[in-house]
Amino acid sequence: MEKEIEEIRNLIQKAFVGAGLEGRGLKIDIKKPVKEEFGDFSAIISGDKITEGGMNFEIAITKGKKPVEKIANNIPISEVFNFEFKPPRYINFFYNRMSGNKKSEALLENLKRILKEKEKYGSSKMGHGRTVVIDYSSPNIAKSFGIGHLRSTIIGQALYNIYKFLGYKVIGDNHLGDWGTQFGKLIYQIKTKNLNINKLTIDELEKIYIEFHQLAEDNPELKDEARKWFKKLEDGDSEVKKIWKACRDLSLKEFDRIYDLLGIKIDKTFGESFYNDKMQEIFKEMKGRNLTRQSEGAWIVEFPNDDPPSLVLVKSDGTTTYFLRDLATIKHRLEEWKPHAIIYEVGVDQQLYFKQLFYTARELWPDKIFKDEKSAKGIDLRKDSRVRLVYVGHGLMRSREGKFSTRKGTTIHLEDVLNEAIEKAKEIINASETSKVITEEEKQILAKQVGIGAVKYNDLRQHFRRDVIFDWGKVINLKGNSGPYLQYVFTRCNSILGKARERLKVNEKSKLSEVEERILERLNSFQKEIEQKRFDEYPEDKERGGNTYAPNIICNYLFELSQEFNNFYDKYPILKADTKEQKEFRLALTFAVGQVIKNGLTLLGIESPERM
RNA sequence: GCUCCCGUAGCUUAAUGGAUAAAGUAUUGGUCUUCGGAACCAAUGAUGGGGGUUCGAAUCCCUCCGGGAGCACCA
Repeated sequence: MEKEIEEIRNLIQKAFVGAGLEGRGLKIDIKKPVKEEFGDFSAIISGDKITEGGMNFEIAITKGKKPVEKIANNIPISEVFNFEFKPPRYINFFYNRMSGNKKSEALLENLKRILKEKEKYGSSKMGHGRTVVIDYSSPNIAKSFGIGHLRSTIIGQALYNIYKFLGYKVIGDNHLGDWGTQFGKLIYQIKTKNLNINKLTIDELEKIYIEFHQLAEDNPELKDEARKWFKKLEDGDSEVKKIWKACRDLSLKEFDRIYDLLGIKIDKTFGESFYNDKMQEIFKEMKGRNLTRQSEGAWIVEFPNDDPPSLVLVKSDGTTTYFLRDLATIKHRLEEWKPHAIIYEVGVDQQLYFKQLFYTARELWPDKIFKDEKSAKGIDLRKDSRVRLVYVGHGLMRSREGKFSTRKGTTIHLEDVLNEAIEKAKEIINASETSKVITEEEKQILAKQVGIGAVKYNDLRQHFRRDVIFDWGKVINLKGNSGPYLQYVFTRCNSILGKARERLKVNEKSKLSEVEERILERLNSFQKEIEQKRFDEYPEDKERGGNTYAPNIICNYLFELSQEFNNFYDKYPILKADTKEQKEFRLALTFAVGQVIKNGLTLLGIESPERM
């Protein structure tokens, strides 16, 4: 593909010379056209405004002088391509008859590659082993795992899988919210209610947490009480610490159950509390560099022109904030892993905060952290040792009424959603033929794979930046553009291959039908789809390079591939193909489609059941 | 009040500044003595309003309207 584009570029460059247009700063843009009738490759010629002497390219076009035609007329004869001038500025390239075979040869070559590389097909070395830390999931403890944390968890996990596939060394860090004034609130409640910490449940913790906020509405002084208890915790009061630890242990047990349901395992779970003894050092550094000053008793950080607005670093009672803890976290990650980038997969509601955090970190360690994307122009980031801080703010999961809030008790428990999805999957399985040949246990596993897959896919297929309005009917969608649709195609491929006796073989002389060719082409672009704009080899020169951290590209790709295969499946017999060659080829194609779907689903963190 | 994000078909979404805006769902009609019907084919239907930049705008800029989020001792 790259070769062909280079070839076409060369042809056009030569034509520039022939047409006397060389050195005019004309731009050649070569891409796959939107429609087949426009050829295999398509070049758009556009020109800068050059007024001195001779012809201004753009004006010439509008005046109907057809400079592109002149260029087209000067394109040298090529062994590989025919071309066609398409007014006013397109030149479309077609593989000529001889190289038409060349094209299918290349596609068949790639098919062989899939057969050979299998689960490695599509992976690359683009990361060169550089380290990327991904901060994701990060729920707050002492609350149930809410629907609001679903997005961070599965988008984060998908990014984790993708970067690993691309040859990066990836470290996932679950930055638990397990420290802070919120514990003061809980401890206050536990103390005044005299609850037995050994018999607490998550539901109870959540209940008293909500209750605290209700009480505090009428009695604001309760917040001071909470802060006092948190201060005791930070000062190392052993009894308070015991309560805190009980809450934390209880939460982790609860979370493990959810992560198990989701099939997710995050490398590290340091959590905020881990940095408790590392904060004074950062505070000192901040003071030493004059980045913080005292205001109304608290230590704050201010920003130029008050944009973003200032932020509290250390509270007036001497306790720390998440701000200081996050700075400590950055330092720890830098020292521990020397990463190329730290990616924060967190909701957009924290956008302003991350602006403040990143700005401060850059001021504090200017030689260790990359300043910003704009200053990165022209720098080869692969050779730059400074770390890049990246904030991937995803849109919020909310109800029609607004944001879900634990404090107000309006959240939906993720576990309920997952169980509901599994139930629904089970209903469909029970109604199917498959249910007659599998055990009850297999049914349960399958229902889990399908139900959870549906929930994950439903979230991942949407662009991360958009808000998602929670709807019971939609999160557990099992039809159309859905997780189960893709899983279904995989099982179908699997089933056909199971019935075939032939060995997989790619026959060079196979004559390809249109659908087959389309499928082969799509299979061929799998790696490109994954790599496409996928990271930061070079900084974006546009302000919003929105697709860089978007797994939905992969969802689209897999869905389109599946549709094409279903279409093919419906039209052409595979096991009962006319000739042996045809059968062999179609079986190989079936295998390849199944394999690529499986590879893609794996990247998304979705399982591919053998049958369903 | 200030700042940021989002507005595409009834609903949910897609589209590196490039050709006739692409799907799912819903609705309507069709496909099965055939490898798995959680399927396939077809019809209907859309860029919030107004300016601007550009040869060319869903995409970039301005403005208005609508929705969401954030703005000092929560995280």
